[in-house]
Amino acid sequence: MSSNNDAQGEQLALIRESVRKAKAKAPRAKPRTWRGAELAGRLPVARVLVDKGPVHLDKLWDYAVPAELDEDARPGVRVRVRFGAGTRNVRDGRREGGGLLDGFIVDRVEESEYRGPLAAIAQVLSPEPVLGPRLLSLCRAVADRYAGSLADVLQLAVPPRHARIEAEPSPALLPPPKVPAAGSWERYPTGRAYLEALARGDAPRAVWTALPGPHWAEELARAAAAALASRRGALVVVPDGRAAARVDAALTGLLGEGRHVLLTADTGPEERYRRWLAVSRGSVRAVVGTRAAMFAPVRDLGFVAIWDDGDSSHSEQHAPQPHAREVLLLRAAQEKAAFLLGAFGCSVEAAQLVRTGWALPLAAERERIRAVAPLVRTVGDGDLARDEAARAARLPSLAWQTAREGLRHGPVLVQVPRRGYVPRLACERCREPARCGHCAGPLEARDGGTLHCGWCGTEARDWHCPECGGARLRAQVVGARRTAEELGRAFPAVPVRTSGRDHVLDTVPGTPALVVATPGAEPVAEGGYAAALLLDGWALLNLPDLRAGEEALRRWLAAAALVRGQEAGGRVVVVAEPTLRPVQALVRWDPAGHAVRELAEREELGFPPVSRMASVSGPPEAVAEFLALAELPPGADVLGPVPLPAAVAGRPRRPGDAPVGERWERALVRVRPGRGAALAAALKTAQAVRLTRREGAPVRLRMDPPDIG
DNA sequence: AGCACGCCGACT
DNA sequence: GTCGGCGTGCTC
Repeated sequence: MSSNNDAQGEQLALIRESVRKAKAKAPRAKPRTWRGAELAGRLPVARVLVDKGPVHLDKLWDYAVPAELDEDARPGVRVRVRFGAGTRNVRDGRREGGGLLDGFIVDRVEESEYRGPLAAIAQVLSPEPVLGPRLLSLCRAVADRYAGSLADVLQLAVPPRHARIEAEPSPALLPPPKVPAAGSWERYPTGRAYLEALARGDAPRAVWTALPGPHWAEELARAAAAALASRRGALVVVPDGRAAARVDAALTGLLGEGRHVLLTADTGPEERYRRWLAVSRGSVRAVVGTRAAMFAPVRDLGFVAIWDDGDSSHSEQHAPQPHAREVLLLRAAQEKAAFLLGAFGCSVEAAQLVRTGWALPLAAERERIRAVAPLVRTVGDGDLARDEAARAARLPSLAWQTAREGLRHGPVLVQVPRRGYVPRLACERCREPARCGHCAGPLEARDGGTLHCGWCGTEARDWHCPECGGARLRAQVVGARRTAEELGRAFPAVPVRTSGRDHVLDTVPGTPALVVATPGAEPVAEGGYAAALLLDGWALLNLPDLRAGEEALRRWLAAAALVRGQEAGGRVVVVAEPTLRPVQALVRWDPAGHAVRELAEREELGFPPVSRMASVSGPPEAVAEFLALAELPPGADVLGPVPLPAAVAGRPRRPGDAPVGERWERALVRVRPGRGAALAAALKTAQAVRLTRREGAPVRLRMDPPDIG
């Protein structure tokens, strides 16, 4: 009988086990290392996180601490340990073979749970405790949140070592600064109260819709300074080096030198490590930097802030691709710190933080917004059709007039689309994006001319627009770059400056000039631009992305925020349909309202961030096997898999793309709100099982995939 | 990942 | 008897 067989099998297993135990000698409470080398008297067991190497299942390994390493082998230090099934000489427990791997001591304990002889720590690489308990638990939370391995996250969080820098002493900690004045925070009804709460040592959480203009950097600096004044630390994460330099300058103006550091990519590795160590050692308590700074081990963290969370550079490029906003949210929760998310726009995630009550909105009153924001006017299709001049010159009359008038008073910004975007299919008549009838994913044209859903792959035959009944689709591309050049020729007396991907200008003088820039590369003009022309409306709105509207609005607001207020004559012209929601939000300067409506719609359609999504990509068999194996949380929705676009010429390579020449598929898994953690855990488990069993090719996992059409 | 172990068939 | 295939499991 099968039960009999089972019993026999168990018995055999027991016998095998007891034989093995006999061979390995009886379990011992205290570790005994090879040749009875002397062990540390107290806490002779080190719990080690092995950093690189094979599929460690995110577990800790116990090692013996030799007496001579007792002093240095403190929690948090980097060590080298022998790891791997080497040749074991059972008689005296000596081990040979097995590779030396890097790791971190996480803890020192009296006894090991491990029933067997412990190997000894081979070397303490440095006595510097670089992985403290706070940083470790943050990294663990990030790994869990993103279905990634702890080792991957540690690689993002702990910079590589430079022995020479460690030998230098860090500067002495300066006394906390005085509580800063509220300054331009007074422009917000609750601004002063927010600052006072920080200075008092409270942990206020806010989503801040910043007024247009240059004050935001100063305001971030004041908030950080208020946290420092409460004897706590502060961390400010911004999207790029230019923004970081502005906050850095504001902090220096407020606090002088020595109370904060700037951590950005363009600091060399050694200087960067010097600054990181100063933070880790607690001699500097404030950090401003780009996304890698999100892990900076600030002591007694009292305040975290992120500027412009909608900017895609807040997404880490390396596995498991955590987003700075999410990491700072975890930090604020774990370390009970204040939280400030600021932007000219408002991401849907930010709106959700307000909706759930986790953060309070911090915004100016309507009247003040109207005063400091430029006057925004639109040019839609109807206007263009009626506009003879526009058809001839491919630029609407209103834009000409606005540029001409603006150039009499100062510089004029022209925002043009960047090359390399793929427009999304939309109804030709009403421009409603074409969506799948089954799962509401975006429709895409395949080579054969058929229409398919980009999420679930269902073919859409006989498509009709649900809004207006139209049956024709369009994916138009406008040549606005050329238009900008033409504009330059039309004003020969005026200098033309360009700022784009490879050549980004930081500032331009306040004298008349045409400044042509791609989104995100707009220079700041001294005294503000007199006017701005936003020529990329259609192109931005038709990016094949769920966030196209939000993203278009974000970029328009970022450009328009550099323009003088309407009371000072500031004017903006946007070439886009005035009936579209993001366009209306720009005209009314109401980003928060836009985000709230967008959030409601996402909720209705079951889109992220209201639902949570993950993508699973890899060779078709691997994706199928993975999905069959994974024990997804109840109610999980699997969309697809669909073929992934191979890396092709003409489109910039994206991180999610299949390797060249390989045919990959991608499935999306969607769960209800609140099930994100369970989804991540299920995916991580399935991945671990497949990797240890070596079942087929591994799949690539991505939580919150950014490019879901 | 390596590297052992172990349980099978084919050989000097 | 002994050598060696690779399937399974462990690495402190």
